[in-house]
Amino acid sequence: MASLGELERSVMEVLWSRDAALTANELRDALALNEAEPGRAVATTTVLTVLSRLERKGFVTRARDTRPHRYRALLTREEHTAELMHEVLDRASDRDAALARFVGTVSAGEAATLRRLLDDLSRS
Amino acid sequence: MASLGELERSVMEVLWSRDAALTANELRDALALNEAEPGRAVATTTVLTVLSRLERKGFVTRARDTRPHRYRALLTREEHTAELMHEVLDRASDRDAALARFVGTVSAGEAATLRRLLDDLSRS
DNA sequence: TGAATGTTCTACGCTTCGTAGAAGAAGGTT
DNA sequence: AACCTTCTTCTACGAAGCGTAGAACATTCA
Repeated sequence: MASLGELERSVMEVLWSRDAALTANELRDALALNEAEPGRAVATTTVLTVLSRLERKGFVTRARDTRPHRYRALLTREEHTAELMHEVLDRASDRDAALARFVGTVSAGEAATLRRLLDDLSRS
Repeated sequence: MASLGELERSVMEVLWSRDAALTANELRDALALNEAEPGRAVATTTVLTVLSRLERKGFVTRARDTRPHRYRALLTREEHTAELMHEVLDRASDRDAALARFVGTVSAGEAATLRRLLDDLSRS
């Protein structure tokens, strides 16, 4: 599981929150707002380096035909989360036991959500 | 989420598979068998270094009273997996949507397992 | 008390990540 | 065409994490 650094994660968060293809400069500006110290922005080249790494890791694609290249996330945040959960589960030797632990520790509300989701699943 | 390196993970796997408190030397021997190149063992000090780091990260405890210190995992592998799944889920902004994605991509058998687990949960 | 065994300290090389300047490429302006 | 502006790639550095293990220190046993 290729994991993400702090800035890499922040970039993905922006790409996920705006569901759009953004340029490096747009990302730099968006990052500057969400920071603990707002206004202090990283350099555009920093964002571009991070984006290259995210591309290599398979988290983003870029449109190379437009001139300021535009980057977008390959998966939605939900897909990404679900995939991570599967990766975690795949590393367990006893998947059912791990699932049992997981289900045993979800909140009541989430248990209800899960029941509803599973009902929908079986009805289709 | 404090993540684990390759050797750190191997050590945890041994501690989880044997559900016991092991010494550094026992771990070294167990690791030597499970390796891609069996027989080539790491040094005991290497194992001890890794165990110290795992202790600092909160994955193992050691009994300091026995002389060859004995190490054991703090959580079972299933508890660990469940905790990781929760951590992943906690990072999602929309937990229900992420759960939906997850449930939508489990196998039929796992869906059945989940249903059974949730039934047991509500019956108690 | 000395030998054997076990633990901690120190350290090095490799990789990842945040960071960004320098250099190169592409396009518009005169 | 020559130039300026904007954008991208290349190169690089420092910090941190990890595998690795020797050197030095501690403990136990004969």
